[in-house]
Amino acid sequence: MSSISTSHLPSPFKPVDFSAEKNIPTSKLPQKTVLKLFDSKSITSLQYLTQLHGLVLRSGHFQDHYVSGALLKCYANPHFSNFDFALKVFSSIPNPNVFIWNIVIKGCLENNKLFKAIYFYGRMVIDARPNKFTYPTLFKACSVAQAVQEGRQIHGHVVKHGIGSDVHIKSAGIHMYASFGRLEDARKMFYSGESDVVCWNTMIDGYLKCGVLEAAKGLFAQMPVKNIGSWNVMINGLAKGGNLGDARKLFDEMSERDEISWSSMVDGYISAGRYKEALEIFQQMQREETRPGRFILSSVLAACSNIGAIDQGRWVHAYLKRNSIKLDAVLGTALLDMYAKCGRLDMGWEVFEEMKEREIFTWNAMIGGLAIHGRAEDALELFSKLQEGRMKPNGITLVGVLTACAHAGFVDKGLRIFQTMREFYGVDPELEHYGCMVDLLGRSGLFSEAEDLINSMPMKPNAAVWGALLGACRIHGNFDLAERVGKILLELEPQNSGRYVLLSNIYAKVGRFDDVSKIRKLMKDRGIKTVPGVSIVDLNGTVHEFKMGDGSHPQMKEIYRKLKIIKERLQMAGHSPDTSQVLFDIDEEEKETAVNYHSEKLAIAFGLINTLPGKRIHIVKNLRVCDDCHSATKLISQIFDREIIVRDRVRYHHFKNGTCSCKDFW
DNA sequence: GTAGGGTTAG
Repeated sequence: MSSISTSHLPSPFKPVDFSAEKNIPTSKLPQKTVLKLFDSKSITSLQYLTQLHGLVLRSGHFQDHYVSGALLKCYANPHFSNFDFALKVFSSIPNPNVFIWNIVIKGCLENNKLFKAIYFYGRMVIDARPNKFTYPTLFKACSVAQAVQEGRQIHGHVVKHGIGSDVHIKSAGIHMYASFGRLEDARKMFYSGESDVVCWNTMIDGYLKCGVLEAAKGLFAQMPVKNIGSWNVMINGLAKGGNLGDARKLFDEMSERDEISWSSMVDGYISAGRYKEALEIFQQMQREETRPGRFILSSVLAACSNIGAIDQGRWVHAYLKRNSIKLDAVLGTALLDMYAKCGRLDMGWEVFEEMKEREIFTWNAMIGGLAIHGRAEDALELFSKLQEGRMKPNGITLVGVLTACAHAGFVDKGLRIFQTMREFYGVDPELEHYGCMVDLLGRSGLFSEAEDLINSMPMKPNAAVWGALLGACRIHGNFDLAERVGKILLELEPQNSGRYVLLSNIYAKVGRFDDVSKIRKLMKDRGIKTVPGVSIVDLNGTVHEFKMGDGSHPQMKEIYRKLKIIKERLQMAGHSPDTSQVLFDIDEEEKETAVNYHSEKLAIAFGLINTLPGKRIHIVKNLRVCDDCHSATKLISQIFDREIIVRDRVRYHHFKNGTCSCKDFW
């Protein structure tokens, strides 16, 4: 056995004698054989790598830069999150050559140690000569770190070394300057010497990211050679910049599309809030038999979450299983979030339990899911479980936990967490956390405490914070405060129709109809249009959208017939329409008609017609539930013996046997 | 005899 010490290796270290089977003493293994061990992709566990390390030391080939380089590269793999150890290995390599330096600099970049990459470059130039492989990595590091000074200096070195014409270095440089917003420097680089198609793509991408549309379009038109990436850069940049029409036009013109082309369109629609179109284009993708991969699938799941398209989401889940696509942290989180946001907390939980890789955002999605379903105890329990592990909660975790407390009325618990979050979790309370607390205190009727908190905030309270207080005023009928807060809100957000509606509803509730008309006039003068209520039902993968007064659905006649029956049954059960939340001062009968045809009721009627008895009906709304719809839906769940799950803009309502999971507290 | 750039990402 070799006598080389292994005491610096991470424990548990149990050397394995790789030569045993072949009866070759480790110390006699040829260098090629040792190198081959690094060839395979089978180095997936740190333990195995550690064993290989031992073998390398015992074989005496550690001095060989090919071997130590291969070893270093493995340790530097961010997958092992063991980069500090990689650096130790690096420091034990005598006289590192340019390959070793390049590996360590690249390792820094991949492990997000950006300034370390620049630092090592500084050390490197003292005793090894950088080559053309060194610079793209460095430019990338400067770009991510937004290290403008360093980037320019390194660019200077490139020019001095006379390798500025290398297209790989050039494209990375263009990308870096564009990411600094220094389009002039990027352009200079682009126009010096030859550019290949990737340099063109990078320059176009830079223009798009900096919002210089015309220049991007001009270059694209001028390109001597285009590849699929050129089209994708344009489509993605246009779609991200909100120019979906232009993006779509190019997309339709493309002769060949890859997953990135489809994904760019899907993401473009999602970021514009056009979820239905996102799903439609995804369906078109399947018709054209392009196989979706994990990137686009997670986007599709996000779209499903937003509009509650549970059948589509389930389809994705089945697809993942069918194609044995592994649930990594990102995809798994998207899936569990979809289930939670589509009302199937049970399925979301199942996914969460199944997941092998969980990141903090995975826990956040699960805690947040429990919170919006009103399952505060479970959310808090999961929060304690999270802390038992090594995972550290972040600001978003605390938002989930405080939301859970707010929806369940856990005042003391919420206050305690809020007051100790800096000390215990190292998270400074931000606007969102104050918003949660105002919500929590307000919902529990603690108005002066809520106001004190707002006055004590270290930052300026935003509309969300005041909005939480106004919402609480509605619940508790605190009209004096409502009026005051409402006025602040109308000033803060003069374009947000929801604020006008809420204030007007509060006036209507106390019968101050002259104030209701004042608000109405104010809206008219300011040109504010109310956001129409939209309810969505996903039926076997097709998304059905309902709006009041929109007769475009092919089954509208049937739906109206069903609504009539529902209305009669509701009356028999003693329900009288609550019209206090109708914004306009029309007469009572018209108001009644208005609430009877709220989008939510249309969606319920549609669901009752098209699903088998006993099947749950899932509805997603863009606004909050109105009082009348809430009490009507409770009764409908009893009369028709159906579970109805409604997601409103903020939380969930599970209607079952005449009651709602929110306990009429929303 | 090792290696490198641009476009998708919750």
